[in-house]
Amino acid sequence: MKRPTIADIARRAGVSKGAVSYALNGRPGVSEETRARIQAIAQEIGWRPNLAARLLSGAGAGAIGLVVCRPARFLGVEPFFMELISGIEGELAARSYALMLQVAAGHEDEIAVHRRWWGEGRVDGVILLDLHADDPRVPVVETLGMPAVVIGHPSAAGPLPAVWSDEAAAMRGVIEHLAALGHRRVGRVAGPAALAHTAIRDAAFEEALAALGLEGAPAAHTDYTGEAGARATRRLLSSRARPTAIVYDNDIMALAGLSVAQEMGLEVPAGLSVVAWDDSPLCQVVRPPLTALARDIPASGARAAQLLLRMAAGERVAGVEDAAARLRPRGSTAPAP
Amino acid sequence: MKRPTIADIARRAGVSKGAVSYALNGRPGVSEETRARIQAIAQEIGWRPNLAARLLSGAGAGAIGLVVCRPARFLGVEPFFMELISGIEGELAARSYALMLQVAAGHEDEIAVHRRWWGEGRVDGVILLDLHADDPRVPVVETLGMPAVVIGHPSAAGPLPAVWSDEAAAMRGVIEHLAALGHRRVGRVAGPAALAHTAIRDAAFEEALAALGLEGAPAAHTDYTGEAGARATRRLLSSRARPTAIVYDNDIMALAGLSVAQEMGLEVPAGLSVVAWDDSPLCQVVRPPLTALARDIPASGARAAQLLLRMAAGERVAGVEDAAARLRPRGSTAPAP
DNA sequence: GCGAACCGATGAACCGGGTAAGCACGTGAC
DNA sequence: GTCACGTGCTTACCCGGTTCATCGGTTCGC
Repeated sequence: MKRPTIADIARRAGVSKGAVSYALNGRPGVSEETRARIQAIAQEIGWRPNLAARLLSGAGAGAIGLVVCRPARFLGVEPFFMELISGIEGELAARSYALMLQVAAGHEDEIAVHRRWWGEGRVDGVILLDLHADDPRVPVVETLGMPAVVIGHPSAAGPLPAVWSDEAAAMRGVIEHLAALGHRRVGRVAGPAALAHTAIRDAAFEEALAALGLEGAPAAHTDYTGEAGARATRRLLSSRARPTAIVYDNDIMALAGLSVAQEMGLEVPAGLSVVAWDDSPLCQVVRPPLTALARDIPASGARAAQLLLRMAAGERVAGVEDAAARLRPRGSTAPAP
Repeated sequence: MKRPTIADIARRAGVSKGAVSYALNGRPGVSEETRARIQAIAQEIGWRPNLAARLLSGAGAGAIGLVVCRPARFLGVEPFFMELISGIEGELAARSYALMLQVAAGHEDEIAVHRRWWGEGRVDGVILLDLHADDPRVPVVETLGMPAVVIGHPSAAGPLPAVWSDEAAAMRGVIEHLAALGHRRVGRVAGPAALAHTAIRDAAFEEALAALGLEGAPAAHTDYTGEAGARATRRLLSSRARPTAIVYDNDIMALAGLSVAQEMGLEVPAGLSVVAWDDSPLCQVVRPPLTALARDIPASGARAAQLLLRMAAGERVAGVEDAAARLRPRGSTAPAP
């Protein structure tokens, strides 16, 4: 019932604790014969190194942390997180690392979690998401000396390595796609204005419109929920300068927009084209299927985990640029009416 | 830079390590005056108890584990997990407990994770999801002596406490709702047949149909993906005895079914009524909004976490029955054509 | 006035591994 | 024969917090 320890193994093998430790860690100091015998016993009684003991004598925590800082209600609908997590896991599982997850209500809470995790030695490092401009988390992890990797544009990451993709290029691609279809007036329903990547997309949106001589209302900022997306869409579609295409910052809002348009008697794509950011299975399930920007979110997660583990091992790492999101044209975009 | 320890505090306060330990844990053995002084110093130098050390001297791991055992690709679209996690977190955060999350590919992998977590002392217990009939995980955690709580019907949980809701009653409610609308032939697109709760819903479905004298094809089993849901729907709708209503085991499949019906020229709800299990924000965003079974998933998660923590504390706990899912009639169900 | 009880605090052992230092023994070189 | 050097293993201490036995000193009861 009680978990076996190296002392148990030592007793059964008739050697000392030290010898067992050497044997099980593949270090020199024991004969191959003894090593094999010790390993066999460890195997037999189902021994696992006690993490706490190992940690206490200087090893890492064997875990990395991820704090998700969005209101709980919206988490479920956002496939992003689970995809990211599964990507991170893929990298961790291979090394028997674990993932600590915490949902926080705000930045202060999140910072408190980081302090606690690091102070308690619970994690070897963290992955930071959804950075703001001048994000307070960056200086905090910096002063804590805690390894951290940012998922998002390096401009907000300060000295921390970032895993990012060129969202401006992706946005340009979307606008070019719409312009090629003859759209002259494009709307945008964005995420929270405070997020760094929202600002980047906003700027890229304006620039791309200007470069191609298109018109567009300034981005409507939302909290990523379908409800907010619906509201913003309603406002856009009932404005005097009604757009013929709308770009959404996530798929749930795009879907809500789709419904609102149909409700208002606008056929999609005949009367309105819709583009979603992040291509989840959702996009292919609805009618018409949503034109979407596909990026490999699990891959980003995996890459971030990889960087973080190397960083935690003391290596000095640089950020990585992932492939930009690719536009997947589907039935929700068509020539302008 | 180095993390302060109680020895540092002891030195600065001019007392022994033991006194510091008593003072900081609110245990008797020091005067209030000394306690205050020690606490002030701890506060000042930013001391946090090192988890490993605490763990090593007998305390719990301060974390519970959750292994999610569905293919990574499908995780994202299933709002269930994130809602569950946020509910669990709510309970844990208050007690400064942490959640260890791992995505596993199959039961063997999941069992390996449990063995490792328990062997390493990483978790104080686990929450088990998606039980099968004769689930191999139950005897494993049983022999490990690891506290565990099952989310799902007690019939599959063996001796483990379960957090569950009466899915049979919920299913009856759905069928009664449809029967009242005049539907005589009802289809069902279910989750994987191996899952215990799928079997329970299947049985309840058949029984309710029989009780009300309705017809129905046997449940079509899927992997919960939109794609599979679409396929199953197509088959149901092109069968000779086409149903006038279909009950889906999750919302993404219901949504896929909606699209398929429209594709085949069937208006929802005029030509086909659709009911989704689990009422995510998705259901309210689509047109027509989906009639759905709403259950409080975060609450279940919170309850499970609560039970598990009490169990880990050595208490003997019994399972809890949550409120049954409530049917939220919306635009996707209407009188039979 | 003496023992009992109690308070506040100490020192040391302990948890389960890691690891530096040391030791016995065998081997080879000179 | 002895000195140097490996090899294979043991001993002992470290990590940081918890806990128990103990102890000096004060207070209380009789």
